[in-house]
Amino acid sequence: MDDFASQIYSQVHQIPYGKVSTYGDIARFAGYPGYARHVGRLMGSLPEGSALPWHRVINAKGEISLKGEDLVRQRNKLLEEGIEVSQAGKIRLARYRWDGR
DNA sequence: ATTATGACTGAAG
DNA sequence: ACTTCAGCCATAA
Repeated sequence: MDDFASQIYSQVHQIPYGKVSTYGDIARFAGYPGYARHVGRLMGSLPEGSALPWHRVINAKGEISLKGEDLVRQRNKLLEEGIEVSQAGKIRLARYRWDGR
């Protein structure tokens, strides 16, 4: 596994239960600013039963980037953690920040 | 080498 | 709040 992947995984793993973070923030705080798209690429190529909380990663607009059935799966995962998500996929009040912007 | 394509982003209108 | 658009960067064709 290359350095990039391990750094990203480690960062995603730090998102607390019941909270969410964004592709951009994760890339940034993992030491790879500008690699938001690659974070998404990694999440997409994750093994089936991965222990990584990939579902807690959303886009900067505060919504789920997946579509159709995939969106529904991620939405359900978040709902199970008590996070409010509209049917369209918008998350309310659960953003996690490493800094505090 | 060139083009197209993404689980992306931020600024602008 | 919504749409367009220019940056972004590895991968695949």
